[in-house]
Parts: sequence; structure tokens; C-alpha cells
Amino acid sequence: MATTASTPDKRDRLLLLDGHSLAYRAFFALPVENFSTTDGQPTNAVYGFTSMLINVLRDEQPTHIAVAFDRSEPTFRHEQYVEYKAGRAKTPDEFRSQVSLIFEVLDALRVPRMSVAGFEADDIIATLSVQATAAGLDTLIVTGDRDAFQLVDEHVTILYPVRGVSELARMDPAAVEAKYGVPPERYRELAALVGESSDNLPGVPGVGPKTAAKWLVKYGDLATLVDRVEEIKGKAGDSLREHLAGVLRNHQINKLDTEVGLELTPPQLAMGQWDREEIHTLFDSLQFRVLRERLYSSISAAEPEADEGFEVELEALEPGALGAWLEANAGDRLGLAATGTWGRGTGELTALALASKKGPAVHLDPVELIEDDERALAAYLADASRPKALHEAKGPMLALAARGLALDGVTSDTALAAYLALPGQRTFDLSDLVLRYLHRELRNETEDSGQLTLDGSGEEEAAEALAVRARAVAELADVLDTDLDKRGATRLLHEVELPLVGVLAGMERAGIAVDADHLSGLSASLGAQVKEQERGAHEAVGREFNLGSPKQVQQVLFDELNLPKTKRTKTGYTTDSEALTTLLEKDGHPVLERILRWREVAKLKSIVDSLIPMADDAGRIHTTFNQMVAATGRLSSTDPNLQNIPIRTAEGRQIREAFVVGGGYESLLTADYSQIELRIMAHLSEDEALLEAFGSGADFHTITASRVFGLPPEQIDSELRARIKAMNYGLAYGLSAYGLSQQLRISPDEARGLMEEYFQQFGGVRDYLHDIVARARQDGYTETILGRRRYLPDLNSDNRQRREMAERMALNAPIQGSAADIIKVASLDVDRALRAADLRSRMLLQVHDELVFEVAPGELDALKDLVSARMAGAYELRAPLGVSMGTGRTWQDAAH
DNA sequence: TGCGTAACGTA
DNA sequence: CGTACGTTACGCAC
Repeated sequence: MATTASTPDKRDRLLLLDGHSLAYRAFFALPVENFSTTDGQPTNAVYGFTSMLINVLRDEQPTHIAVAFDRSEPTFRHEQYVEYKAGRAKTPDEFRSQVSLIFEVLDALRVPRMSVAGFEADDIIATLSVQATAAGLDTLIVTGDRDAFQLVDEHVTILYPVRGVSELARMDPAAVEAKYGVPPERYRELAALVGESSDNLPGVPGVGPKTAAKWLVKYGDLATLVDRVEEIKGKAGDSLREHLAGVLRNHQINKLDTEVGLELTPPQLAMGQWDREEIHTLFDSLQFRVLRERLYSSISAAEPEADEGFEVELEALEPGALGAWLEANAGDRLGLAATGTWGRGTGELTALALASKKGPAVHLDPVELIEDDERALAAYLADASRPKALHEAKGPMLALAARGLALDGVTSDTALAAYLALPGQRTFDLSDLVLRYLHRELRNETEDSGQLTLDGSGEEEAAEALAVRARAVAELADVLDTDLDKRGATRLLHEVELPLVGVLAGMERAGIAVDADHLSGLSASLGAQVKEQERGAHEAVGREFNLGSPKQVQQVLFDELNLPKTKRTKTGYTTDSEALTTLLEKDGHPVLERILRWREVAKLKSIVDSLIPMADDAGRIHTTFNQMVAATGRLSSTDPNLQNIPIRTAEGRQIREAFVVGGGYESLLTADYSQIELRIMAHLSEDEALLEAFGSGADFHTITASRVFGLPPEQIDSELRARIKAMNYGLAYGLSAYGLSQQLRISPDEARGLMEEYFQQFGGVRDYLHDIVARARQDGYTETILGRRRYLPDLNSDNRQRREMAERMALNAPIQGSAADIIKVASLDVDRALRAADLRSRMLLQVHDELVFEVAPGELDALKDLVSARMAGAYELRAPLGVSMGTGRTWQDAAH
């Protein structure tokens, strides 16, 4: 009778892995250049190992698991044979640093790790496999060490990596025999004859696996072969007789010990439940995005954690019954979920579901509502006293606004709440959060009515799915409320982030007007310059090449023109503008100027060209502000990014001239905080000298320079000022003496001296910066003035590079984050004040320390008073906030 | 088509 | 060997 894959053996399956041998293989199979985190930690071995593990878990679905590791101590084999494994290359440092990361991965996956002093991983595996067979388990062994083939039998199979790490050969008794010509129980004898160079166990010279197998088949086993060794003819026979002692030694040494004393027996190695949060955090820090997805998608079925969904029943409302339903649910915060499309300041709503934590949910099609229902819905949505929870409220808010509906009373946005709880996370999928916080899956558990209609089922399912989301949001909101309370972020959510959603939606809706003709004019003139630089570059080199390809530029500069090599990148030598400028000073090859200039104009042209198609029919561009990406609490802007419009060069500023006041308004107003981060640093450090420098009212960098150099302010020239300005700003980024020396092009010693003199004057800053890191190391997180946290587990990493990176983040996060807090509060205050004063002027953009407004006719003075008062008063710092403003027809003209 | 990398724009 | 972002283009892998 044939068995099929769909009726698997019901025996339990123990999966055993040889940690070191697999990791080592991965290390050499995967190029380290392609597998490192952005801060330089190599991850090729961790990645390869983890990838292999995930694949095996998926394909084999083991019930029990363990990973064995070698120890650095000598083993019993060294005692028997001092030369054992001698002559092995030293383990590379890049590999060693990854072993503890592999431990972390295994711990997060709740996979037991085992190692025993004096034994190799294979001995542990051998012992466990024997015990497993006795206990009635089948064993699968993944190892790159062929010695393990001796363990293969009807209950023990080996998965042996062939070619890199992605393919595993399944070695059962038949496969071993097919490959080596002897059954598994003879494999040790074969290996003894052939030898194992990596273990420094020489075999019989001139005898390979073929000859060895032939002998073993002929004589039955090694013992008989040794007894009758005189019968063997020829060169190979002579060689065998000569090296017989070595063969017997090999045979003794390559025997795996099956009686290692272990703390756990196979039945105790059952697969455990994972800590999803831990895996998330770890894979994030290793930057394993793809692997994480693969892990979740391939294993989620086997994961015991999330087997429940939601039970949601949809209530079919009669037309006109919505008002009553809403009234009946008036006591609860409802979860709202919407479908539709949104972005670029507008949107379209296709469906809306509302659900309390219990009881039936409703599903609405906004276009099919009768007038009564529509009125009831509009009143409910706009009612600030009716609490609502949404996941990513801004999108639906835009879609509702496009239909003329206001949304108020949002007391939780589960995505925003999760962002405050876990600010380092990249995404906040509802399904992820539901799994994480509710340990449930985002699906409906309600049994089907059994009435599947051909054309209605898809719609019905979509409606149910949306209702499930609404219910999940309602439940999740409560859990997150509790979580945020524990983290001290409740006020930050309710008083800052949540109300800000509406302000951001307002800015996105408004957009900013652009002068299309100006943009196309710029595009044309920049295009001409791009062409010209390209032509010049090709001429200078004598052939055509793609200036946009760093690879080709490298080839031209370093291979063909043999220019001096620059700093290394992962894939070669850098051609960034700093390096090319240095090269230009040294060599002066004309192509360098062309490349640099080409990059400049090509970059500007790409910005201009990306903006042109963004304008809507009214000639306005609507960005999208993202409130949940920056780990420090800043906003970001996408599609297009209006927070990185050029300003430094004259040509760049021409692009700012394209952003203009729109019809019906009289001008643009920009208002920005002066040196907000430095003021925050002075405030937080309470350094008297620094506070005094701000109090004096004179130019801050000049004043600080005057103190550092002991000169009167009049004698501070631009050179000295620039040095101290670099220091002032660099401090908040964790700048080192080396970094400062690079930036100022002075010697490291000089830079060190400069820093010392600085701290002589401003010692409080040094103490503060030191304290902040020490405290963060203790607490595990940093905090801003409004209690926004950033978690930095790497502060305690034993990897220096990671730890120092985390230290710089710890220095910067409270400063950058507090600045973000302040401008968010300012935006809210300004927005409220605009409404209270009944002004028509509106806020258009936020660029980290700057707000851009469109001024309605006749309102300029009132607006300026209002904006400057609200921005300066957003937070009381010991170094008071300063605001400077400018107005004009264009964004550029409004600069100041 | 998707992804990682290099380069570069902003605060 | 200075933080935080987003976009572009290239070139490789699938």
C-alpha cells in the first residue's frame, strides 16, 4: 500500500541542528558585503543559519527541537590525539561576533541550545538521537559535518547542506549507501580510511572513497579488512599497511559519543511558544525584514499562539435605523474601520464599519444611505463627545472630509498609540498589533450561515472583514490605553498626537500652490546643463559612460584614469562629492568637476521633475505627513517630500521660488525656531554658561566662541565662529573628536583640544550628555520633555559598534525629540488660535523647526502676532524659544 | 518586479 | 568615527 504525503506519520519528530557547523557554512556561503546591518555588524552567518532554520521548520514541521554547539574547551578527542583539528585557520572575528546573535535568535524562538564542555556538538546530537529513538521519536539532524552520517538509520535522517545554505540533501540509509557505497553503519570505517583533512585526520594516501568502499564491501567491515590486510595487492595495499595505525586512530576518534550527560532529554525538547515581540525587536535590529516575513508566513500555521479570531455578527439595519443603533450604542467607544482610497490630501470612502467591543456591528455604504441615516452618521462622526477608535485615522478623515464629513471624538488611534509604545517599529499593521496585544488573529470566527450566494458572497465577506477590523480596533484601543499608561504616554497621545492628526489632515488638504511655468522653466534649463555636463564628462574621458551609475564612475576614475583610491564602500570605492572634491584638489582631472556638477544639476532636475506632475487641477501640491515613522517623534513627509526642498545653493533656492501663494491669499509666511535644539540642550543640561549665552541676545555661536577662545566677540572671525558652530551642533549628535577633525579639516589633536576648551567653559553640557546615556542604559530608554520614549536595548550590547551607535542615538533622541514635541504643540496651539480668532489664514507645511502659512488678505499682522506668540509660548525653556518670521509671494521670498 | 546600495536633498 | 528622514537611479536577483 502506498503512503502519501497527506497522511504523514504520526510519530513525533525531533529536529537537531549543529549550530557551529551550519553557521560556519553560511558564513562562507554568503558574502558578508551583502549581509550586514547599516551600522556594520556582519550578519551573514546569522542570516544563513536563521534562513536554514526557518526553511526546515516549515518543511519538516518538527514537534521537538534543539541546537547543539561546540565549546571552545578541548574535547576528549584532543586528549586521544593532540593533533586533532590542528592547523585549522583561526575563526574570523566577523564570525565570532555573530555567535551570540545566533544565540539571541534561538532564545527568541524558544529553541533550546545545548553545549557540554569536553564534547562536540555532534556528540550531543548523537546522544540525543539515540535517546530519541528509544523514546519513540524520529530524528532529523541538520549538520554540515559528515561524521554524523554514522548515526543514520531507519529513524534518524540527516539533512546535509549542499551548495551553500539553501539546499539540503536528505540522507537516509539508502542515500548514504548510494553516495558512499557502504551502509551508514560502515560510514565511520570508510571515513577512517579516507581521512578528514579539516579535522587533521590524514587517511591512507592514494585511497579515496571509491577504493575504501570497495574494500569494505569485499571484506565486510574494517576489522576483517585489518585482519586480512596482507591480502591486498598493489600500491594501495602497501599504502594501507603503512598507514594502518592512523586508520585505527581515525576510527577511534571519529566515533561519536552517545552517552554525553545532558540536562534535557528528547521529550523535554518540545517546541515552545514564541515571544513575538522579542522576535520582532531582534529581527528589526538585525534588519532581517524578509526573513521575518518568511518566518511569520511559513510558521504562523504551526504557531499555537494565535488560534482565535473574532466573533462578529453583522446587523442588517433597515433604512432609517442608523440613528437608533448609534443611540443604543451611545455608552461605548466604537471601533471604526473604513475602506476606500486616500492620500495627497483627499480620499474616497467606499465602506464604513462600526463595532463596539461586544454585540452586533454595522456595515455602511456611504453612497447608499438615505438622508436620515446620513444625517445621523454625520452628527455622530462630528460629535466630540462620542468616543471613537480608529487605526490610522488620518486617511479615513481625509476621505470623510472629501464628502464634507467631519470626524471628531477620536479618543484612540491604535496605530499612533502603538507608535508611542514602540517608536522604533517601522510598520504598525493592525493584524500585527492584534496578534501582539490580543493574541488573536484578524479573522471572523462566526460560523457561516451556509447561504453562499454566487454574486453576494464576496461583498458579504468584505463587509465581515471590515466589521472584524472595527471590533479589533475597539478591543485593541483599550489594551493600548493600558499599555500607554504604563509607559507614561497617555497625555502625549491625547493632548498632542491625537489632536495633531486633524491638523496634519488640514495641511494635507490645503496643499501648497506651485508656479507650473516656473517649474518647467527650471526643468528645461537644468536639463540643458545636465546634457552639457554629460557631454563634457564623456569628452574628458574619451568615451561615453553613465554618470548616474556609481559603478561606472568608479570604473572610469579608478580603473581607467587610475586616480588615487578613496574611502571604501561595501562594493568598492566611494565617489561621493566629498571624496571627489578632495580628489579634484589633488589631481585636478577635468572629469571630476563635470561629475560633481552633473550630480548637482541632475539632483535638482529630478526634484523639479518629480514636483511637476504632483500639482492638482488647482495648481496645488499635497504632501502626506507621516506621524509614525521617525523614532524620535519627528514628522516625515512623502509623496512628495516637502521637507527636503533645496535651500543651500542659489540654484536650489530657485526651486523654492516655485512654491507660491495661492489664489485668494495675499502672501506666504514662514516662521521658524532659531536654534531650537541648542536651546533644548541648554535647557536640559542647565549649563549656566550656555543659558547665559542665549540670554545675552547676541549671536549665539559668536558668544560661545568668544568664551571658548577667551576673546572679545568682536575678534571672533568667521573661521572661529564656524568651528564653534560645528561643535555646538555636533554635540547633540554625539560627535567625536575624530569626526570634528574631519569636518573642520583640522588634526584630531587640534579637534580634541578644541573640545576640551569647549567643555572647560561648558562643563554642564558634558555632564548632561554623559548622564543621559548612563540613565538610558539603566532605564532602557530615553525620554523627551513630554515623556516620549525611545527604547535603546543596544546600549547594553557587547558589540562595540552597536553600543556606540545606540549611545549617539541616546544623546540625540531627547534633543531632537523634544524639538519635535515643541513644534507639535505649537502647531496645535496655532491651529486652535487661528480658529478662535476666526482667521482665514491657514497652516500649509511643517518642516521640523519651521511652519509655513498662507496669509488671507488683511490678516498678516494678526497672523504674525498669533503665530509668534503661540510658537514662542509652546513650551517654557530656560533658554526661551525664539521665533523669526518672513513673508513674501514665494517660499523663497518668505525666507528671512 | 522587488530589493539593496550609493548618493544626496532637508532639519 | 554625527542624529533623523525620503527619493532617485542603478543593477542584481527572481
